[in-house]
Amino acid sequence: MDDETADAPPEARKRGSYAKGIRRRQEILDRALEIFSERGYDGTSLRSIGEAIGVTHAALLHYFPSKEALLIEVLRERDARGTGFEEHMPFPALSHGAEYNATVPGLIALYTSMAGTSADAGNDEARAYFTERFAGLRAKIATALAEDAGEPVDSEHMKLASLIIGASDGLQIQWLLDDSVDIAGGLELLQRLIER
Amino acid sequence: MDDETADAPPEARKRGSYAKGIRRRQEILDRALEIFSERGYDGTSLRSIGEAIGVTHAALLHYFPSKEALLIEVLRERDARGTGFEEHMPFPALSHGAEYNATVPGLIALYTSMAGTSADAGNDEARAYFTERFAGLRAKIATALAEDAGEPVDSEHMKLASLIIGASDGLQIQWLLDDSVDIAGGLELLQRLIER
DNA sequence: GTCTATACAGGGATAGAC
DNA sequence: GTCTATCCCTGTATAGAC
Repeated sequence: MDDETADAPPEARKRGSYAKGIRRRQEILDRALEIFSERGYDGTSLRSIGEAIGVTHAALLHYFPSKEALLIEVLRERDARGTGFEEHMPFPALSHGAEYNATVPGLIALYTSMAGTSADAGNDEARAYFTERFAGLRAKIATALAEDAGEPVDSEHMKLASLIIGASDGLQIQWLLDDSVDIAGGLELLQRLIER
Repeated sequence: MDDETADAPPEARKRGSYAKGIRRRQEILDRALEIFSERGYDGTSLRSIGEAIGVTHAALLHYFPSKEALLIEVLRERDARGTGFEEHMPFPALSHGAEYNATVPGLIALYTSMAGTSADAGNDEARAYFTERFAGLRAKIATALAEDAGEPVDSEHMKLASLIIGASDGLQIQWLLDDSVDIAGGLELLQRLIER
């Protein structure tokens, strides 16, 4: 452990040259997220992403095992920035998340694309991400709903949770195709229906 | 469009060769729909679809201008068979449609995949299909809701309509990843919430 | 008109040089 | 650690056989 390399950020103290790779990987992730935010998720080939970042597509695959893995990491990065999307859990939080996301349609397009194809065979990274994401969200929302009502979690709360998540995702798809669709309004309406 | 031969019943044209083409096209569509129903929507290359049908991939492109166009036609075919999915319009019809669809997960996977990517640039066929589909469904459902309540259609009915459609689509995605998610149950729950 | 054969540009992925 | 070169597969376009 040579603690003389002083240029590394605090958390990158594990192994000398490994930390640099971690930092570079994060840079790539940040740039990729920017690109999707600005330019949208269109003809995203690894080569075009690489070009926009300033590396070859092979370099990207040095840090990420596949294109799919890179894209899922971008979604994870989005999650991490999403104004605590999953934090203040009384379910209406989803509409805050939706509002934030609506500022970056490119990221929504990336999300719905990956979600829609996540169940297809071969998309293992995406499948794992969305399976786990949905299961986690359902559990959190169902728990919050049950606590709100002072009841133990039952199947009705789970149904409600999947309904809320589904409505959020489905509305995003419609909004991408027709921005007169009101995502936040729809979710608030659902919230009002539930709070009775 | 050069229409030298005057108007005549499409069937009775020379040697019926045109009619045969139509029929062949329909055969291909039927086979494709079967394949997606049975084997799911996995590594669907035009070549593998063609192989399963018994033709080369080039033959498919003789009847359909692109792969995307073929897949969308399959979805249209599904619509046409969907137990009158959009007919008995009091919105709960969606849960009947969902129940039917649930018997063929491959077709749902095709649907969610195409829907999720329909807003991406370049997917013109899919974009047109889903834009029109969603707009049509919203209008129908909103009208039915308004009539049910004896009111004129307003923005609240439209919000409700997009919410119902979104819930249906979003629940399908979750169900593909985890079949413990109850699509019909979720939609019925939403229906109960609305009918008050 | 219907189809096969074939060519092509572009994609993701991999191997190995530096 | 990053690039070049390469591989195989994809969708698409064209030529021409029947």
